[in-house]
Amino acid sequence: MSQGRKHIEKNPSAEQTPGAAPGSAPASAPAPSEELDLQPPRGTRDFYPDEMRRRNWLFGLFRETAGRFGFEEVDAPMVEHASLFTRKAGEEIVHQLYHFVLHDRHLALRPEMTPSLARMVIARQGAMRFPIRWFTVTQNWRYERMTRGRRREHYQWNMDIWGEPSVEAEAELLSAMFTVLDALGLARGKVKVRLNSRALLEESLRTGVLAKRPEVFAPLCVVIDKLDKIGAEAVTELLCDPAGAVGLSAGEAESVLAMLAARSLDEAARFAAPDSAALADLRRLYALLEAYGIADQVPFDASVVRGLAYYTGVVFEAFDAAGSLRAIAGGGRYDRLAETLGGKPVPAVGFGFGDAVIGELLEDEGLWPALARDVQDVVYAFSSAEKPAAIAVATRLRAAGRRVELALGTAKLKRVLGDADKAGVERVWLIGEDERARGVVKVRDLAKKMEHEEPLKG
RNA sequence: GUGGGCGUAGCUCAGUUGGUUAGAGCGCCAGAUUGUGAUUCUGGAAGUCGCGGGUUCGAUUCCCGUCGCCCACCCCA
Repeated sequence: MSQGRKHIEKNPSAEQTPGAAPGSAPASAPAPSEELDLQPPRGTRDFYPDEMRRRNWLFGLFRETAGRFGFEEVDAPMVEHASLFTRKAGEEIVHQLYHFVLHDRHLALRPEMTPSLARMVIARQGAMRFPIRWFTVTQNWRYERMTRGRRREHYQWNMDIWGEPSVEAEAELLSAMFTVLDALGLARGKVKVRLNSRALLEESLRTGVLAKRPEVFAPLCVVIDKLDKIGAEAVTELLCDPAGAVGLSAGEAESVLAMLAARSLDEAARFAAPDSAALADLRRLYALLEAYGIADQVPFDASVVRGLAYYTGVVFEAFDAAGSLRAIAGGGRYDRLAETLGGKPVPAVGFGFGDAVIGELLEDEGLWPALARDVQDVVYAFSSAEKPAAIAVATRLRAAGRRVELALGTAKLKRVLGDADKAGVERVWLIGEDERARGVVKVRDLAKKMEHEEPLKG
């Protein structure tokens, strides 16, 4: 939608300041000559009926699939205390937060759902029967530069399992993800999931830097996540920088980078201890994925670590095989998030699946279904004299659960029929002077092109 | 943030080497069809040529700025 900019001059006399409470936000009234920008703010979208039908269809698939896996839907406020997000991520992400101070509270629009879920779990930790399976479909916000498939607001389907330490949780989640991809019509192989475990790295450094400084693990992963973008030399430099957050020895950095090159479990095994728990977990996970029939869709890739600080174990990301888009979905295990936020430890794993990138992919692949208006019946009165009868018919049909459009005003029959045809309407109910006089309504079946009469009924 | 491309009707676009009333297809509206969907035909409405400024007798066209979109890079999931 390449729309030109459209402004209208604000009419000063029509200007209103809707109930701005005293002492509330900086709701300064615009100057009389200030222009009203009719475009949505950059990076945000309007959903017209066509787009809304697609969105509902996609979200319906998310919900349907989540339900089939026994997940329950939850929700949380879109506005949270900013500290919920700034705590773990630090200064950098503050600049990507939609945040503001209101009545001395520092608030933020959620950039992701996981911290809110953690907050909810912690609040009722004692009452929870673990494991719990929760899903959400929420709008998330992040103030950053736009590229294809990435905007400042997007909707994300989240699937999370709390309280299950074994990789059976990961396998179940990956199966749910592929169930959606299959349902979207994305042929096997079109989308793959790269998978790794941060625990492999963690183990290898446990007797090294992490022995004295376990807190460097998250920044280490954040640096490694940049491997594709800045290259091995730059990553090594960052890892070994004595003034940096990590401070590896040259030897440690070298062995870390060597590990990242592994593209199979057997390769990874060469770098892991013989009794590696992380490797055993991965082998178990792949055995489970085999049972789900998706193991071949989930290549192991030791360079995948993901950018979020809180991941601790298995991490994965879905991407289109052509590689033309950014990640479709991503997730991983975050066993220490709950305690980081002040709760008791609860193992957890989950993924987020955004609507933006998958939307682009469906567009590229021509996989969006044709979604017509969902109206079943149209009721039409030829003149105002028949309106009461038409209203009675429409009301009766609606009470019976039908989706009914009542022709309003003086729309021409030809036009109403044409629109009904395009909308996939099943039946049109016609009431004219003749029908009203005889106490009947003419029912036209649009598909069969047949008409019959039914009593108007008292 | 940097570089490049683009912005003309609701949509997809053409066009103007600066010159009277700016075009096409699709869509929309109306009629042919006095109570009935398709096709066809006929007619019609709709544009401050993204916005602002400059140059010029004259700008949609040239120049500058600005906003928006796309691509690449940067940054980041």
